[in-house]
Amino acid sequence: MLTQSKCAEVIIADCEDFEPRHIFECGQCFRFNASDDGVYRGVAFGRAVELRRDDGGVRILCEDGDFEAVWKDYFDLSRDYAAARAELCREPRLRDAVAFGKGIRILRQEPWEALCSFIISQCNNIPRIKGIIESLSSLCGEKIQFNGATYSAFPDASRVAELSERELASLRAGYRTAYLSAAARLVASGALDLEAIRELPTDKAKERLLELPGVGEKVASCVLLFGFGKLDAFPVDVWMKRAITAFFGSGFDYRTFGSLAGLAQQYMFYYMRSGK
DNA sequence: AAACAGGCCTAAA
DNA sequence: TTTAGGCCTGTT
Repeated sequence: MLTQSKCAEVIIADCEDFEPRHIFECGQCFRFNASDDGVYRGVAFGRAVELRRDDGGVRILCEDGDFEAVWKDYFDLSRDYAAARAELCREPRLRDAVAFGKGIRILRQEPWEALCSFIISQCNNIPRIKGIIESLSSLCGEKIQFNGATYSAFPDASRVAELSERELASLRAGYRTAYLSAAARLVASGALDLEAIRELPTDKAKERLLELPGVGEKVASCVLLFGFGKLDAFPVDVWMKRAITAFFGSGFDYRTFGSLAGLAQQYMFYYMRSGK
């Protein structure tokens, strides 16, 4: 009944700048989790993947063909993170954070999923954010079988737009539900064209996102950075306010980091969250 | 029990 | 332009 498709395994041998734990625990995404044996499993673009570390590097297990089609871009493998770190470390006050987070990569997530995820994230904690996103996915996302496990893809806007009041209420997302529903209807109707926003310069793209109910500066910046790969975006939440004060004091301007500002932000955020 | 959690919105100065 | 309070819900 179930057709067994071929798996492919790609090994990242030079993994100084590819550390699954940092990539998935640094707060940029919500749908990857580690099992007891340290293997990370997750879904993106309707595809499942497993990542495990061993002596030889990081092994990426996926469907045959998906590495080239999906994961190579998703993991931002064409960017030189060693060079990016070196550039950011020209600022001495950033060096500890960059050293701590070495191995982070900014995932190129789907804009629609990023939009929903960060709408849900507002005034919420990570376990609950993950729970709500998982509920939504299992409620109406496509089921995926991969290597003996079942996953649910993140649902399209049209699927979310079709959910009833009762189904939406089951997510337990509180006041964020109305924002989610409004975004789904706007995207499903075509009134909001996310792929068109991708083509805009960062400031214009942000203006469009800010028109959405429940999307302010912080959520919009997260969507720009994690959903559109615009690394000049710089999300500032309560943790980043603390980090900016701790590392730089007053007079800080993220634009000094130019086209790597978003990456600098992620190193700072992750370091601050770690409590060091 | 009350405060808080990876904001945003509205009303009021 | 900045500030205060309210908002769903779950956890401590």
